[in-house]
Amino acid sequence: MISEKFLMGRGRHELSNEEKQVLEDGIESVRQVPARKQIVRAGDLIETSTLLIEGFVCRYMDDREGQRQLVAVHVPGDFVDLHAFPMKRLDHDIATLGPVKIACFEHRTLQTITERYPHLTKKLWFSTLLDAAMHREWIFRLGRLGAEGRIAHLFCELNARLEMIGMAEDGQFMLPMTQPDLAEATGLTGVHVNRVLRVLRERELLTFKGGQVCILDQQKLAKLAEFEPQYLYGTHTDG
Amino acid sequence: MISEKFLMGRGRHELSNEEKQVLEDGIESVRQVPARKQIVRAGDLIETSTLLIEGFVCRYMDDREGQRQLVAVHVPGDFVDLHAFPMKRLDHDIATLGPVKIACFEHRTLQTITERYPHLTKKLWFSTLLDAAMHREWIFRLGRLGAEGRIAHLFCELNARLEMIGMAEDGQFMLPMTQPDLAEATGLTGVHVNRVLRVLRERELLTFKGGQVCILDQQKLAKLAEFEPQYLYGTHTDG
DNA sequence: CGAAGTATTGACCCATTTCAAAGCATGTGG
DNA sequence: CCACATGCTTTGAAATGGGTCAATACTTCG
Repeated sequence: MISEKFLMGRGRHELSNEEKQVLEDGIESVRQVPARKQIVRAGDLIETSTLLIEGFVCRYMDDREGQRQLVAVHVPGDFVDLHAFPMKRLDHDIATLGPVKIACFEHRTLQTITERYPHLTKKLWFSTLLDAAMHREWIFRLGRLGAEGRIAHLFCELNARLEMIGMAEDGQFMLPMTQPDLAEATGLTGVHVNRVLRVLRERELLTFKGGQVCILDQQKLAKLAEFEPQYLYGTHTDG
Repeated sequence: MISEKFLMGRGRHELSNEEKQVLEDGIESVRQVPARKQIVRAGDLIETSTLLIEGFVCRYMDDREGQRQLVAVHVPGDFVDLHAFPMKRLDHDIATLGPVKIACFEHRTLQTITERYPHLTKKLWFSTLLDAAMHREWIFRLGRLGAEGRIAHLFCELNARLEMIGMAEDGQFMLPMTQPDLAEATGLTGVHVNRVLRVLRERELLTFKGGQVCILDQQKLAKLAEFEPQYLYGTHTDG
């Protein structure tokens, strides 16, 4: 069951069986998309939203010279562009990192859900707010941390999120990003990311090679990153 | 009518008269709060959410040494911590900048609204997504712009938002922030903010003195900031 | 084997920070 | 009405983190 993934591991807000079924019935199609492919363009009027089932996608904005700034990285179970449902257009682009599998939901289906299932609607809403909480953490990372802290913070976040869904264990996980990608996420240059990774490796905190991340000392890394993971566990309750 | 302010000027999503009335009836209390006072602390369990009626508030996170990073500035008509309704706790602090007037809504009232008025619920949801869109713009600002661009971008955003609600005209508006506050918003030091402001003044783009902002050349400032205001006008439609 | 993307390293440069001091308002109590 | 404290703004000089440019290796993969 595909809809099962939605919100899996996030807080303790798994869906009820009925809600899973409602969502499952709303799936309009399931698609595979290859790596490094844009799936939504900023400004497009869109009629469907995308639940990520397998793989990684990112959201980003371009500056005047075409340089990207990543604003989010999504992992399986994330409803990538659900916010496009109330907003209708996106202010940014979305692209796959590695190859992915996604489920598409038409907005009129979602509209029906909001009219009939306020409880499920609140969970959909909640999931968009988790994204906003991550945005805030990214603002903090860029505004207050130096290069080492930023890289460390990003890896801490991804590790925590992937652990929740069983895709990381013991600080180890696969991540289809290159060093330039990390630079786009952290507001650094590719060259400097390389140097920072070397330092982190030499300090035996972390290795990153060919998409394989090994966090060697989670405590020290979290300290360097000033990482506090509560924001990932929204404490939604159902009033 | 207090609820009238909510979403005023944002896109064209003003509320219907019925919706305004529903919201108006939901107001539990109206309070005045003096300048520079914390109104919500990170991690607190909260039962009410706050609509800003007059004045400015900011949201921020502290780093290990207690330095703040602002993650949002709110203007009248913003539902400051509506996201606390689905989330129950905040991951950050909220404080007033100048003195403010706020309206408080109990979460059980909002809960009733979500059960009876899906249409209004979607607008509430939408307003939290506008905040998320602003977060993304802040990520872009910090990740891709230099000091001048960041300051310019922040002023462009505030100018645009205040114009929508009739609090800015001709690039002029009051803003109860100090230079250190600007530093906390832009990830710079107070000293450097001062130097950047001097440069912007010398280039006749902008003056900022004692809380009074005068944007002298909106075009040039927007260009320097790589500012594109579409994100402020969510294009919500009602499916 | 060659091509293209990815990773690595060095040298130099510049934006921003840091540290330090002084100048200005504003408000309070004597 | 003055004295003093407090917080904001301004400026200078020195230190530094990260950027830029340029060259070289390492991997896949066709």
